Amino acid sequence: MTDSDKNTEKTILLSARKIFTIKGFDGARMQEIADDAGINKALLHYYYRTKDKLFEAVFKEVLNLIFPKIISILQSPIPVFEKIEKISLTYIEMLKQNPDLAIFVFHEISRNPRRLVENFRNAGIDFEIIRSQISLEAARGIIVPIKAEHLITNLISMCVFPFIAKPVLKGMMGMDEEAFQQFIEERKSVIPHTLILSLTPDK
Amino acid sequence: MTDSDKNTEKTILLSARKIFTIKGFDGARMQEIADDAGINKALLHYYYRTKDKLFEAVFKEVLNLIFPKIISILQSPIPVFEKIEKISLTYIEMLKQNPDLAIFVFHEISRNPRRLVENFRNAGIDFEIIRSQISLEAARGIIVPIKAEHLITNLISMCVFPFIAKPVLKGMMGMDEEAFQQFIEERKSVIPHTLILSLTPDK
DNA sequence: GTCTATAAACAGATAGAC
DNA sequence: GTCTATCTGTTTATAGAC
Repeated sequence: MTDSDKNTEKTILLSARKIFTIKGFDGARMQEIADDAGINKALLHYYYRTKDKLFEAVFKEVLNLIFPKIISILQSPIPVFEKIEKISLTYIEMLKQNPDLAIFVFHEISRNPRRLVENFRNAGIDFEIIRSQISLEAARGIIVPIKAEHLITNLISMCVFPFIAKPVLKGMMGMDEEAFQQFIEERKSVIPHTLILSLTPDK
Repeated sequence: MTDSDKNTEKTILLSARKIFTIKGFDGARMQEIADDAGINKALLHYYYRTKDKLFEAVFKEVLNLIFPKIISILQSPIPVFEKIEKISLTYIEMLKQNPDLAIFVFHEISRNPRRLVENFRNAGIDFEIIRSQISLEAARGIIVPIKAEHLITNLISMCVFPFIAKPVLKGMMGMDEEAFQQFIEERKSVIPHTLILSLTPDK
């Protein structure tokens, strides 16, 4: 495989990711991806055979950008409050860099849930670790009792949803693009603040 | 317009909504909608001219199912804590009845943000009302100070996101369908509980 | 108002030259 | 490895009979 091959292949994948994440699988056109990559449509098929296989390549890449990081933080041996802060920070920053990823991933998964299992073997998160940590800290009076499922869902919801609902939020709250970016930046501290307040026992 | 006309038109809209919400605009096929409605494909065009216009009819209907209710609660003259409880309850219940609506609406809006403005004139929520209520209650020491934008975003995020991420959450937390329904039911009280804890001043 | 048949445009995929 | 040209199946939309 020559250098040029590698570059073309990489260029295609980059353009494919761009188009797929914006338009979705059904809305994306091979022609548009080729145009964006500055090459011919036939080359896409030369490198990736079918639209499906090209999509799978993109999707696998995206899944591995989104999930492993958060899973590793969730399972790391640090206090719950620190996990909340760390996840808010890294997740929001990642989505700031890739604002279209969230809606894309969840749309495609809901269109075909099998994609999740087929493209993401490392889904092997041991949620029991989180459960026991949270009940342990609750037993010690460090945090208020709460089901791990709800706490984690609350956390991820508040981080991810604003990117999914961006146009609605902007419209509803009268924000321009700059105000929205500022709003997102604020959430890095607002989310931990909110959750930690809700978890702190009365003194 | 005869009774039969009205019924056919309504049947088409019902099937269109079903197919569009599951597959999205790009993934939906006029043939599939016709099959679901038990009629011929040509009839779709007789009643709605184009796929686009049929979609607009569906989308307008869905937007008016999703937004007006929450907006009216947001603007109603009740205390913040009551608003939080009422919105959690009604929104989660509505999404339980229509679990595919959330991902559908946000996907289509993000594909084409113009759809939001064009199909939803009543978007005229006066967010200033919420802002002033929240700063008023904060000034009176009823709640802890927080920007209205963040509080409302937190609330809606926690209500809506679980439906968008359903397959991921089920996989991650090892829930079957029944457990997930139970989980959703619990959120009707978990969300208000979480937010109210975070908003209650120290005593 | 409802159907069958078909037009017209499109999109994914391949053949074959260079 | 990259291109042009083309095939094949699909999909929206319309024509026209009943």
